[in-house]
Amino acid sequence: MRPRPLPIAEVVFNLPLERAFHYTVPPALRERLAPGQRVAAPFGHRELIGVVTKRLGKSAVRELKPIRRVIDPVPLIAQERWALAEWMARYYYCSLGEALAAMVPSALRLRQTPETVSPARPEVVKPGFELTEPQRRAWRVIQGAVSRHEATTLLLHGVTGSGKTELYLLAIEASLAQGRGALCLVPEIAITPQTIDRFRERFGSRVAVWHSRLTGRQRAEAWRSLLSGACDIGIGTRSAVFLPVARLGLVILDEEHDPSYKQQDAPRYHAREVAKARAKRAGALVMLGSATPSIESYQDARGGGSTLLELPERVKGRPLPRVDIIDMRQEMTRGRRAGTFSTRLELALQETVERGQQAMLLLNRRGFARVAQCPACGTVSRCARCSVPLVYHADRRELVCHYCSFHQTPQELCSACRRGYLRFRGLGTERVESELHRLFPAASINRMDADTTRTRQSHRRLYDAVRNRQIGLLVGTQMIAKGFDFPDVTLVGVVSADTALNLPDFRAGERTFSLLAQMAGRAGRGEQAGRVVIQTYCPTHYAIQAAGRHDYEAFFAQEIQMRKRLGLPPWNHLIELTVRAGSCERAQEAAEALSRRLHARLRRQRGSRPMGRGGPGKISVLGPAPHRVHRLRRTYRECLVLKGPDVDAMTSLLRRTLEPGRRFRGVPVTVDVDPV
DNA sequence: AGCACGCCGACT
DNA sequence: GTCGGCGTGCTC
Repeated sequence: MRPRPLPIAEVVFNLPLERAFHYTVPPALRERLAPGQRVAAPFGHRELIGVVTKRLGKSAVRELKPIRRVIDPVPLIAQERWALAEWMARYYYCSLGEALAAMVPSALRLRQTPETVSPARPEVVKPGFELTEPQRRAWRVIQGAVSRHEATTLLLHGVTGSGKTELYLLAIEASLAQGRGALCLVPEIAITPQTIDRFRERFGSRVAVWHSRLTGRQRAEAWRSLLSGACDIGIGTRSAVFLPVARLGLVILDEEHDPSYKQQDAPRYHAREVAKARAKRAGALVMLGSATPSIESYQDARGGGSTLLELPERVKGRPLPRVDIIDMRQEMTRGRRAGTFSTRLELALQETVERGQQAMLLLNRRGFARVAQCPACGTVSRCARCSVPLVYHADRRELVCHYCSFHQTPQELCSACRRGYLRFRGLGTERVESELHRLFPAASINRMDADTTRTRQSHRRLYDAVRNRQIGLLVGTQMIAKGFDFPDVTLVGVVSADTALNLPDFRAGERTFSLLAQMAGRAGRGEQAGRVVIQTYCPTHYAIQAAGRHDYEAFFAQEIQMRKRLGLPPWNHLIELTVRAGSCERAQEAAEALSRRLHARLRRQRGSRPMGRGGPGKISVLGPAPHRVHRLRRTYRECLVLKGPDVDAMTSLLRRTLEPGRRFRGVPVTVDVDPV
């Protein structure tokens, strides 16, 4: 339908302001300016890009300024994605403008009007092999849900190598056959050429690919092809959940437990929740897949909120590898100081090297040494801007802050006392790599972490080198745990399983279990049997024990009990409030005042409204406490946590408490709903 | 979020 | 006497 040529446009901006702003529409634009298009408009002393939300006949604002220009040839927000933006703004406590900005990349420029095309579509190839019995059982459920247009959620729980991807491809095919489009989301690290190739092989040019490393031109092409209808499948990372797939019938989230689905800056959305919200509005099916489902999703399935589909076996009947858990405390008491490798792991590495097989070693910490300390006075080198120790990187010969860009060359003599020579303590991947060189001088050894994969092609090069067996021993951070299918890796070593376990985070156990399970899945994917060695100082911890037995159920049973006892997700939702200020006192004062105000409002609310059905439930306010990294880039941070069963009740409390611009007493407050 | 305006401390 | 610190308030 044509927009009526009303003279005024309502516009929202990517600002933390709830309000919209009115502008006059120049006569030349009146006929073609519609809601969902972006415009450039004067705002204070600058020009901003905003999204038109409405056309109006009149406005109460006295002196309106005119819109300067129109950015998009057609509306970029339409149908269920309008309602989705409104849901996001409400649920994640951001403005509509911020939600819309997250949905449309700011750099996106569509040159010409995408013309509607209806291409010839023979490009669907049948699978070349049979499904296993569990795959067939799951497939019948998926097929039924797609053909009946059920807007429900399926959770596909299958160990690595159980054939989840084949089911995704079949589900997309079924959705296309119904004349509906599909979205497939993968974690950041999994968007490799191999993944894309697999989709292209099956669906040809109907696939639009979306991830953070695309160029501006590629982004525009992806959007244009979906808007025109030339493509009806979108595949990509987190923000691909917003791609303009028409007549959406299916959304897939592979590795649904992966933390990279949570956006770490405003609006702090979780792609899994956005996917569900969008699918609900589009009448689409959601398929979540994981070998180690998030506690939230598994509990949801157990409670009947979604349907659980189990794929318990690996295709071709390959057994899961044997896992040895090494108690590093015992390694210490055997007279010598515990080295990087236990006797068992060193022997296993030696055997692997001698047999000409491959091994992967995981340590979830970059750099050479975690701290640089003076043995004379005990001073630890710290970042000048953040309250964290500097990490020593031997390849750069520098002390580096992993939170800001700060780095410095270490001085030999301690700069505090001028007596001691700096000692490096605490393992990092660089150190493991150099230990391997010392132990196995003839082996080909490589490292894969954020430092060695900075350039566009480096990830691919390392991957190919391992696959072609040019690398015998690969050391890396968690990026080596995901999606790598190397048939000749027979040994997987976890240098320290405790890195994630010791973090002050209630998901520490979940992270550890999932990382260990993924690593275990890397071993023995080919003809040779695999073996896993896990080094830990907490060998009796249930996350490590369960990972050693490949037993998700056992881990879940323990974890859900702990969550229930402490009232943590999925039994409650959390909202994390971070108060930021230039001085420690100001941050503390504001955080304490905010806490008092929230408590006072809750008391008043409880007094006036008796608790009961349909009420907001019990909301509690925890803290304030200093943030884990109290000082970041010279800014001090204090944290408060809201806990309760109903997010809307908590965000509406915040709406009544915080000032415009998300401030309290003039101090900025960040709001993170369902923090990860 | 920016950006301008406005009111109190250490400098040429 | 000014330069500039960041608290406050506004943006159609």
